[in-house]
Amino acid sequence: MLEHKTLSLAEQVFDRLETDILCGTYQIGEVLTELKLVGDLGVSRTPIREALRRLEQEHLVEISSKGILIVGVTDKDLADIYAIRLRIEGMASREATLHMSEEQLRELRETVELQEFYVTKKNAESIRLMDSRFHQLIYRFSGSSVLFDTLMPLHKKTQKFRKKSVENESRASQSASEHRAIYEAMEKRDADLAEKLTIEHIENARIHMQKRSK
Amino acid sequence: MLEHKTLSLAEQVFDRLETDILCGTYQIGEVLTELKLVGDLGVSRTPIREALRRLEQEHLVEISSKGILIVGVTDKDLADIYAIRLRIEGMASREATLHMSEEQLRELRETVELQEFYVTKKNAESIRLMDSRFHQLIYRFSGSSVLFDTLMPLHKKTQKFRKKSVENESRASQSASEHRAIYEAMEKRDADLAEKLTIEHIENARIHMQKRSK
DNA sequence: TACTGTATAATTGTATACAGAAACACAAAA
DNA sequence: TTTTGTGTTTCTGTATACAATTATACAGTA
Repeated sequence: MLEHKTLSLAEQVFDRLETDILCGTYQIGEVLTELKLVGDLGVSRTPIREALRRLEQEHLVEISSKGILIVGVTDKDLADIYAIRLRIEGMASREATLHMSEEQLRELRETVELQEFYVTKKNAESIRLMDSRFHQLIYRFSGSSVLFDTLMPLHKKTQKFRKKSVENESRASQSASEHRAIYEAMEKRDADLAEKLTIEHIENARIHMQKRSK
Repeated sequence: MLEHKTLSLAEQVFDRLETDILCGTYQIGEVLTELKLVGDLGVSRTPIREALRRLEQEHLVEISSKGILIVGVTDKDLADIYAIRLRIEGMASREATLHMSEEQLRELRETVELQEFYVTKKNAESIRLMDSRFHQLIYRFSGSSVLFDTLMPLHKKTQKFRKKSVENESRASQSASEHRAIYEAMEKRDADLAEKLTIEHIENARIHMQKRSK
C-alpha cells in the first residue's frame, strides 16, 4: 500500500496559494495581508508566513509593509520561460531516455495513454493534468535534481496558459500525439530522437500559445 | 544616497546558512536541529524556520523529524549545472547586450577592471567576488526576471568550486580576460559575439573544474 | 540472540502574544 | 490649497508556549 504522506499546514498553504496565483484566482496586482489569509484559510500566521517566504522566493509574491503583492506570471515571463525550456528541456528527455527504468517507462506510457483517452473524451481539465504529468515525469526520470529544480518552476508557471491551450481540440490532439512520439523514442532508447522531438514539441507549444495571445 | 535596506533576521539567517552550506562550512550529510541553530545564531526559531523553508526549496537541506540534513551540492550536481548554464547563459548575455543602459555598461566595466586589478594583486577572495558579480550583473541586466531566477541559484551553487578555481593563477587571469572580451562585445552591442564568447567562457570554466576534480 | 512493546526524550509543527515600523487619516498652519 | 505634524491604525517581525509526532533506549519475552 502506498504511504500517504501527511502534508504540514505550511505545505498545504503553499500548494494552495501557488495554485491560486498561477491559475489566476488571485489577480496580478492584488494586495493581501497575512491576517486576511488567516481568515480565508483558517490557520495561524506561522504556516502562512512560511508559505509566503517560499512564494516570495519564486517571485510569485512580493512582501512589504503594505502587504502581500500578487506578482504572478506576465506575458513577458511566459516568452522567457519558453525560450529557456526550448534550450534545456531536450536535455531532460535525453537524460531520461538514457537512465529511466522499465517501470518508469511504463508509468510514462500510462500517462500518454490516459492523455489520449481524455482527448477522445474532450475532458480539458484531465488532459491538462496528464500533459503536466508527462513533462514532470520526464524531469524526475532525468535523474538530475538540478534539472528537476530548474524545469519544474518554469513548467508550473505556464499552467494558466496551458489551460487555455488544451481547450483547443486540434492542439490538444496534436500535443498528445507529440507526447506519444517522444515516449516511443524513449522506449527505443533513442536519446537523439527523444531530444529532437521534445524541442519541437516545446516550439510547437510556444507557437500555439503566441498565436492565441495575439 | 543609496538606501540601505535593513534585512530581517529571517533573511540574514538565510544568507548566512546558504553561504555556510555552499562554502562547505557545514559538511554534507551533517544533521542540525532548529534548537542548535537557535544557540548558534542567537535568534528565535521563527526566523530560522522561515530561512530553512527557503533552503529546503533550493534543495540545500532536507527537513525531517530527525532534524535538518545538509544536502549541499554534489559533483554530479556541478556537472549538471554547467551543462545547463552552457545552454542558457549565452541567452542572458545576448539579452543584456541588447537591453542594458550606458550606466549598467559602466557598472559592468568597473567590475571587469576590478577583477583585473585583483588578478595582478593575486587576491583570490576578491577575484572570486568580482567574478561572481560579473555574472550576476549580466543576469540582472538581461531584463528577464525568469532568466535571473533560473541562473542565479545555479551560479550560487558553483561557489565552493570556483573558490578553488581562482586560486589557480593562470585560470584566474584567463577568466578575467574572457570577461573583458565579453564586456567589449557588449559595449559594441554585438549580441551574437557576446553570446558566443559567454558560451565559450562557461565551457572553459567547466573544463578547468573537471580537470581539477580528477 | 532477536524481536517487541513501552516509556521517555527530542524534534518539528502550530498558535499566539507582543514589539516595532510603516501607512494612513485628519487637523492645523503656512 | 498645500503642506506639515501627530495620533491612530494596520501590518509585518520576532519570541515563546504548547501540541503532536517521531526517534530512541531499554526492558521483557519468545
